[in-house]
Amino acid sequence: MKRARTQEAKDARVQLLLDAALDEFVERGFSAARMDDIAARANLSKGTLYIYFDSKEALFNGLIDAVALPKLDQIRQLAASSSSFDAVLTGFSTFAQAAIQESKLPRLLKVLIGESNNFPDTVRRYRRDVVDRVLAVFANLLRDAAARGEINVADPELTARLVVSPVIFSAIWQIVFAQSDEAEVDLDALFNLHTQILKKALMKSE
Amino acid sequence: MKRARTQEAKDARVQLLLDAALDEFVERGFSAARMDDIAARANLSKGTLYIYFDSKEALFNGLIDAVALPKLDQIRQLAASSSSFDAVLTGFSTFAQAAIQESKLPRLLKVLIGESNNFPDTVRRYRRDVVDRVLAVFANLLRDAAARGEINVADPELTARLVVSPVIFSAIWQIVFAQSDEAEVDLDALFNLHTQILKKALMKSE
DNA sequence: GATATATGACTGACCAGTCAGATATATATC
DNA sequence: GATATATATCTGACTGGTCAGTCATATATC
Repeated sequence: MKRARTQEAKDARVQLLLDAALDEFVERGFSAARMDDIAARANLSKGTLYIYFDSKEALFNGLIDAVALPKLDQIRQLAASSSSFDAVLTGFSTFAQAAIQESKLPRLLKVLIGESNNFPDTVRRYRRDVVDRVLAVFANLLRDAAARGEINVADPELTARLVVSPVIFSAIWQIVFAQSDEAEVDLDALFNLHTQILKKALMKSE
Repeated sequence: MKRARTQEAKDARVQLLLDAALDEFVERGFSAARMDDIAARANLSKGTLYIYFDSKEALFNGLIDAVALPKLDQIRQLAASSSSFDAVLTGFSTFAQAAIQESKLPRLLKVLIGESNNFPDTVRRYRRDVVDRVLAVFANLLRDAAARGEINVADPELTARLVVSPVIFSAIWQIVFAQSDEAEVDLDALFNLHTQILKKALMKSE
């Protein structure tokens, strides 16, 4: 194997190994995934894998940082760039669809769910650093829209959960059922209907 | 250990072992769960466990039949016994809350998600026998209510998914985040808000 | 004492993590 | 630009531990 001598090349190795690890974790589950297989999938040996990551658990934590945290930024940008509640919902719909199709996030979610009891600290950190913040962004959007008089929202926090629910449901559906299966869902139609229902229920001007 | 000589006593053993297996699968994940621990949790030895279940996988399949299928019946009864759309939503709300609190179903869901790639046949069967049917029940309820002129529903199948989404979201939240944590959610308030939004968006007489 | 049931030591396979040696590449020297 | 040297990087056989599944033996119950 060619050697990674520059920092750039090393970063590329890390990325390669993370991708391979996600694939194997999703395919076999965290415990059942073999370090040999992860290394082989990245065209490296197990020894090399251990140069870049101290343990299997380190790989798992690395994945969360590499996959989930960037999404948080995207959501914040979305929130900042949108003006009206209507615009936010539309932006949200396309963003959610893209995130699910791209599939890295749903796949990581799957592994996280499966291993949640084995890594309580990681899970707590993930909730605080990613999930809670995403929910907070939506809650604030709802609050702002309510302050502008666009919509009626009694409880922004709970409403934010309801807004996000179909995305989580679809993400899980995609990973668990829609794999090489006839169980495809029309995500575009689903999210359109969802935003339509939300608008009808929340917006003041019918 | 006392011997199980009657059929009844044997059924009790099976139930005991299934409960123990679910606990261990949830706690450690399917691959990492040890047959020794499952047996010990049921106050039996590993050898005895193998009298009742041929393999670890058999335990997993047994769990799905024992936990998920009964819920399907409950949902059908709920559907049959309710008259108006309004009544259905209320019944659904309490039922969903109970199912999540009781926690067997969410816990099984967690294991199923984590192992979905390892047991594609089981997952497909589960989807067809349980999930698709639950969605069908709701889709039919929506269709019926629309036929009675109570609500407007363009696409009952997709709408059914949206109705169910917060339940799945909450089930996963409960299992992944709300374990001995400060991340409690007020399920009652959440489902009330959900049904309220649905009513406002779908029902004809405002 | 006959029989169905329960036990747990044992086996064979598997795998995370280690480390001594192998090799690619940069640099120095001619 | 050829050759030698240094070293950072890579490798995979090995170790120690784990665990699913088996089965000869033990024992509860009739």
